[in-house]
Amino acid sequence: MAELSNSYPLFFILGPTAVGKSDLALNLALKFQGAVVNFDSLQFYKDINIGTAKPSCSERKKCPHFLFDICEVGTHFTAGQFRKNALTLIDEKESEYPLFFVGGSGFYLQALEKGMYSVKPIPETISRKTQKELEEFGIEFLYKELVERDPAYAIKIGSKDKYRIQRATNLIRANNKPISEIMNEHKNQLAKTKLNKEYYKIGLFIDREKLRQRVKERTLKMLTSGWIEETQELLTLVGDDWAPLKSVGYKELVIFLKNQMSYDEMVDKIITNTMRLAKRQMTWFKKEGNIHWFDALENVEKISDFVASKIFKKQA
RNA sequence: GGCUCGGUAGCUCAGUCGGUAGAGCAGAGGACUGAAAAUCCUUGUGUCGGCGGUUCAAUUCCGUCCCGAGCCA
Repeated sequence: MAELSNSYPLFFILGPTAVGKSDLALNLALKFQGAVVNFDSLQFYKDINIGTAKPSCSERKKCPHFLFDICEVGTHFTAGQFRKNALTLIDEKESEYPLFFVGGSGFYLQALEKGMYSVKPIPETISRKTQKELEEFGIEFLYKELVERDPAYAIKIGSKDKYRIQRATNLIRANNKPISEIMNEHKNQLAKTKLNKEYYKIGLFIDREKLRQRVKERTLKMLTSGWIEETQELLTLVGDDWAPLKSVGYKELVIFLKNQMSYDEMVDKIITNTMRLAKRQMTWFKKEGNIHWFDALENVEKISDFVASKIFKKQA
């Protein structure tokens, strides 16, 4: 697994939202004099802090933190870009100190672990055409073409998955081959793109009712800590079309701020949707085999012993 | 106290001209390759408020009681 004998292993701390990943990462980084690296899809962006539970400035001063606040408000960041940034960072820092990656998105982790198929960027003429067709003729129109050009993938994603149908249409039009073929080619080259480092995935799990309680408390706390004002500022600055403002919490706050939902209803919706997010995150992680799971309520000692054993083994 | 309208899934309600019932939401499970905190898929048995009566058969009709809302005293 390892290539450079003088580098530290990498650690990935994952689990559902509100389970305590950030705290754990900070603790471990301090204890092992390492650094915290973000792989949360929203914490890459500046000025979207409270609702994303981003570590505070004072927390971030305690040890090196990377890949936080690297994107401007209104821009778009992707899993592919994350992969590039993360690989560069690993090369630069892995021999200096252990890196503790933290995040809840399996998709971003997968991008780094397995790589992504390489395709040409979608020309704007194509993406604009697809967008226009979607608006004019509806999703059925795009799906019909997808069924013709890549029936296997069309069946797999179904006729209502707007997001994937649009993406697949763009990909197929730009590369002039089925997305299934692109995926298969990538699968065959997995050995070349997979993360060729020593790394360990640490998963935090928690009883669902206990998580619900945490989510509830955290949501109310965020709301009294300036979350509403933060959302209003972002909304004024970039409008409601920015992807991060469509994420859990911000989405509901935007509706509330437009006076289309009561405060109480908004709070309920945020809690519900946060729990659903947590569920989706767990569904993803459950299917991954090589995660070392720990009870989130257990003493951190157990996890830090695990980390120590890996770092110590490495240096011995 | 009288009258009226309600009481059906965790919640909001639909329905059965008498043959033991179904939507939305919630909940649960799943998928996932450049917006992923996104985008989708699957999943509905509950003394049909209690007790009696009529009936081959009552959640449905009748009586009565309990609970809630409204109106009148």
